[in-house]
Amino acid sequence: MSAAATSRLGYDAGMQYWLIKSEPDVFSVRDLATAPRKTTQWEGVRNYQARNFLRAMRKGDRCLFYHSNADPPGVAGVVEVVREAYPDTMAQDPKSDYHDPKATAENPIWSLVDVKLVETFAREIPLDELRATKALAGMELLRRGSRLSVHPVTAAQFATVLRLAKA
DNA sequence: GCCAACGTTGGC
DNA sequence: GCCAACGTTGGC
Repeated sequence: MSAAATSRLGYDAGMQYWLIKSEPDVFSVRDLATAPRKTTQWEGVRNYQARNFLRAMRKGDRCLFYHSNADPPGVAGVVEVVREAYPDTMAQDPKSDYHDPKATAENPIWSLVDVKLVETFAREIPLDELRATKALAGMELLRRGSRLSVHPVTAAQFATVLRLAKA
């Protein structure tokens, strides 16, 4: 595909790709579709490695939206980063489920980004199918014991998942 | 609900 | 710095 063609589809060279997990019982792609401006704060990440990936996200990056703890678990859609990392102040709220007593206004510790829905897949791609797809063999999601709720995917892996979604 | 794998905490 | 205990994640 030419650069102009990919740009028309909203994809640019240098764009980074990620996978982010959410339990659909807590927040699903459907919830995002009905949110104002189809945009949400991706709050509640409380793992340092995942947080560092959040901080590495740039505006325009695309993320696979993965439904974890679901039946079946799988990739449900694509979102776009519309605001880069800023402090997750829920960590400072003792009443929040995401409270972290170590977080303060001076040192918020945790970050979040804003993401906007790009597309909901007509067909969710179940974990089984991802595992059965040779081109995805190196995916972090599929690594034994992997639990990282935010992590990078390669452009090739991202394209493969989109292709499965359209199949 | 079970439990393997993992991250974090804190005593030493 | 080690590591046991504990809490969490997430597939099944």
